[in-house]
Amino acid sequence: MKRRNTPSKEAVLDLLAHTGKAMSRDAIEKQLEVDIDRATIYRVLNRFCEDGIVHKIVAEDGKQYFAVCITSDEKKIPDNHFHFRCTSCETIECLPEPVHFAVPVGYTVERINCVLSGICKDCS
Amino acid sequence: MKRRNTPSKEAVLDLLAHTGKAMSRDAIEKQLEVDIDRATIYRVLNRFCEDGIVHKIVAEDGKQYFAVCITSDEKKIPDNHFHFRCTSCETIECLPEPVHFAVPVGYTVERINCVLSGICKDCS
DNA sequence: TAACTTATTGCAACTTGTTCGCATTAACAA
DNA sequence: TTGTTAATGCGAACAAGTTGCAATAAGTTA
Ligand SMILES: [Mn+2]
Ligand SMILES: [Mn+2]
Ligand SMILES: [Zn+2]
Ligand SMILES: [Zn+2]
Repeated sequence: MKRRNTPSKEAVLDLLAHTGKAMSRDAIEKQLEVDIDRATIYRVLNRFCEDGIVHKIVAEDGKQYFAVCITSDEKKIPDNHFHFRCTSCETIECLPEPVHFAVPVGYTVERINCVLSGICKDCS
Repeated sequence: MKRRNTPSKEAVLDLLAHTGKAMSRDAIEKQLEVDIDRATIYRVLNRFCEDGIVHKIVAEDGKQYFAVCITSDEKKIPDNHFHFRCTSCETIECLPEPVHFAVPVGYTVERINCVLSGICKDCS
């Protein structure tokens, strides 16, 4: 199951990397100049997730948002980080704020999904 | 718009209070001995949320879960708390763990939705 | 108690987000 | 250039949640 390079993959990843924010399939499809099928976009994104290139966030609107994983030392987003969803401009961004938590004994945490929502600085 | 007491409301609230966990409409409908319509359950739950009796959590499965708000001093669940979703028994519970966070200047947080997922102590 | 107002319910239709099946296309290795 | 099969497009399917509307019933008033 070796991955192949395609225009669709490149276009989606370029867009995600360029905006630097988490985007929904909807937003991605709208912002892309090329026409890519709904199902294809989801498949591309899910493959990116499997490969650890992007990560998925589920917001309180129940929708999935995808953002590239930043590993470079410059921007430095911790592994477990909060996300901020602006209810005004409908964007989601990864915050540099790490999530600290403790769980009762016997519990094992495998994944986290933390979203703060409100108004971002551009909208306030 | 004064609220009225109905068997449906009572049944749903009883169930939620009794289990003490966050439940989806699906789970609520299954566990109820009485038959209540899907739409009615959602309307009942959303009214409870408006009234501050229960709160809603959206998990990474994109589904809504509802749990009674615990205000009593005994159990004492903080306002902003983490939730734990066991991917094995498919339950969600409110953790007594408060969520601490900081956002960049200019950002205003209005709501939070934090879900940790993994294996609970009963399933491990 | 009986009459009345209107919150609540059930049902069906609808919306939206996501996935799936399948035939077709195109990466890329041989 | 050929062959293998990952990736795509399209439509259908699926799931969660909402909405419109007529029928029901809670609770108020007389
Ligand atoms: Mn992120
Ligand atoms: Mn809770
Ligand atoms: Zn904003
Ligand atoms: Zn469990």
